[in-house]
Amino acid sequence: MKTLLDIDYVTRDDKVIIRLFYKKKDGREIEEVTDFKPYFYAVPVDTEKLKGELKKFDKILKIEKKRMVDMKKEIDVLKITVKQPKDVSELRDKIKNLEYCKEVREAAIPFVERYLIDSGLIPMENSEEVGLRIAAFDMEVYNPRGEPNPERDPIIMISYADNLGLKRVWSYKHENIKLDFLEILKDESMIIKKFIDTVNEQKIDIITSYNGDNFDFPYLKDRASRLKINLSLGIDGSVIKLERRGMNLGARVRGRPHIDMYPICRQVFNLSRYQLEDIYLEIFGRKKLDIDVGEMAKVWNSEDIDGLKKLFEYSLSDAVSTLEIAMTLLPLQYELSRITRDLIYESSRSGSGQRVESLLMRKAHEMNILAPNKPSDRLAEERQRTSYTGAYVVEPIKGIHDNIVLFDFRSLYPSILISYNIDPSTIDCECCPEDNYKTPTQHYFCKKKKGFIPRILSELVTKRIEIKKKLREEKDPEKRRLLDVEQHAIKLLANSAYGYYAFARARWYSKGCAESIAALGREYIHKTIREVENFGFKVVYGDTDSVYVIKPKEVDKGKIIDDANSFLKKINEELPEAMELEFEGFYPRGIFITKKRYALMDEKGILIVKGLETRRRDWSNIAKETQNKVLNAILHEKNPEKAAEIVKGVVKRIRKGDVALRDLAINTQITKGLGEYVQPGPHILAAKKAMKRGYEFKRGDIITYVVTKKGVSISDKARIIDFVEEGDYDAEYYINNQVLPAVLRILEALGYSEDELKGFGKQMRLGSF
DNA sequence: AACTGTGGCTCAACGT
DNA sequence: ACGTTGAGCCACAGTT
Repeated sequence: MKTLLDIDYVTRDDKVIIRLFYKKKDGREIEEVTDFKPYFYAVPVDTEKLKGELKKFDKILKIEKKRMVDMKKEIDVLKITVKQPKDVSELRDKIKNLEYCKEVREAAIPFVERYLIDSGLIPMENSEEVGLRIAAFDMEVYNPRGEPNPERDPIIMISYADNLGLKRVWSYKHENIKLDFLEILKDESMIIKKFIDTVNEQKIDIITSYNGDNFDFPYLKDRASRLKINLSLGIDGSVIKLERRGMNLGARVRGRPHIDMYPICRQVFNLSRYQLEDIYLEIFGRKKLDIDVGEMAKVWNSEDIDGLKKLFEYSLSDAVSTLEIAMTLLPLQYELSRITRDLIYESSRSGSGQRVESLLMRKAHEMNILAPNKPSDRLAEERQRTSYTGAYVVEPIKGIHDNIVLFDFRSLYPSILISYNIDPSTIDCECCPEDNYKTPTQHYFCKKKKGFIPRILSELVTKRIEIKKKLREEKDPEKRRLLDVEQHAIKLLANSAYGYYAFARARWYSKGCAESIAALGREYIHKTIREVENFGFKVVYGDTDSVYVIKPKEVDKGKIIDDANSFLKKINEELPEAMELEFEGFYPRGIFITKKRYALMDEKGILIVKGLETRRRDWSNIAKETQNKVLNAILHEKNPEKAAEIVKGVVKRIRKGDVALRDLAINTQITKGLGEYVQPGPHILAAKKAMKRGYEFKRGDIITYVVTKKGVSISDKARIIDFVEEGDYDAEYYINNQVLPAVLRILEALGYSEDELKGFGKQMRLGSF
């Protein structure tokens, strides 16, 4: 039993050799494949004439005529096999321009991926059984003036933790400090070497980090080269490689995949900030050890024994936390890697679009389907410019409602995609102009031939149903966990299929398919609304695939739920087989503010808040907490007076000046280059001010700022939290632009007359509380 | 000349 | 992916 961790290829004596890096129970194995050659396809205008034209290329090893499926039809193609991967990129452009060549296909697939597609190998298969050795590491860097610079600032410690139980911090200089995990070595070079040696000695299979792609590894590599050390972490002794991946970097370790937990966490969680501490709190519900990183250089230079001990402990806790996070999140990553058959290095850095595409590429190969080419940049931009009508949102009935029932469609979009056979190869087919699947758009879909993507999706859905059945019968908690991860991974992929059709860089992009699915979705939600109202319910809100209903004048919960079930029975009989409306929940009380903004109280008294400030990272804690308290007072007790009291108290506290900075901080993401803004908001100006003090920001960073007393406009007053002293905040801003708008919106929806509210608002604004 | 209200615009973040 | 809300900036018109 073995698991495939990585693949690469090398060239020896002009021969291409693919290397498969396996982990076995008792160690590692590198298998070499010598008989696989790169190839691509040419679509001929005239097969024989193109063959003739191809004779002049001596790099071509073999030309074979093949019949393959290209969207709606079968065509003849020439499979052109060459010697070296680089010959593909060299020849494809020349061949593309030949007179008798219409186009080249599958000519831009990296060689390793080509091999993965053709071999059908499954990366990470049996990963649980073989027992992978996983290590996490983290570095602390000397940072006397904020942002460290590898040109001058050394690494002062490296922390390490693995799932065999080894925990270490390697550092230097402070020989008098004694801690059981701490090893004081001679200098920076020695700690880097020790790290490399330990990874090798412990026979580590997977290295994890938190932001290792863009910080730890690039910094380490830079320092190592200055110190003339080879960063030979690869299983074959090779040096780590930094690859460009769009805007970011990827740190690749040969045969021993490096998995960066940071991008995974950004994908898996929805948080205000994504520092290690935030993720740790989110997963484990407890705080990890934290220090003020700004003080680190000072402590490092001191002889403060307690301060130094705390620093080493902090460093270790970073590695230990990263390991714990990895142990929690990696099983899903392994499973995604197995389903899409991408290497874990790739898969763990992929978005949902890329994952769907990987799966499709492999299935297309199995089914003799010729993959469409990726769009050019120009075409992708063109696709991005054109949009289509999406989902339908019902205008809510503003205010409080009691005894609310929620219905929603189980996997609406995947069900539609399957039921209506929605695929680029079945759209507006010529074979069934009359009897076809009709949609509210101008498009219809073939009834005779099952489409490629609907087929794959129904396989996935069937497999998920089987897994869920097994899960119900399984008792062993370990096996249950694996089955659950498996069904979860399939769900993620199935739910990405609709988005994939609208993804501008997709090979199987189809706006017609995407808009047909959306239009059918609208039709079904309209049908549901119509019928549920005929049944005596009243719709208070709905969005895409869900409807919230009440039964006017009915107070008996049992009766309401019985009616809801009778309605479901009726409508589900009318729906296509793959589609089902479900009973999703019962809520004793809820308040609806506007579309996409509402709050519900469930039967346990727990609030579910959607879209309101409470849920947004670009609002301060003080505003969010106050809004939350107001919602509680209103939904639990229907007591607006109590709500007003709460607000009064908060306003007073803000005025007094003793609200802590962390409750005033606002988090806003930078979504483009700092110079590209037409209208820079407070977060941009705060970032620009911080840059003058040596901070660096890039696209995607989340800025945490506070509106201080100094300045004229809000932007002017906004400053990065690190530079703000406790107490230095603009009380009027936090009252009038944060707390009051957030709570007044709730009170307004309660049906206070406009005048009443204005008075109420004004009173608050004037500070009469 | 300084203020106020409004609408257009940009930007961010959410829901599904 | 689209649908939707809302903050903040800015220019402009109409006041004060």
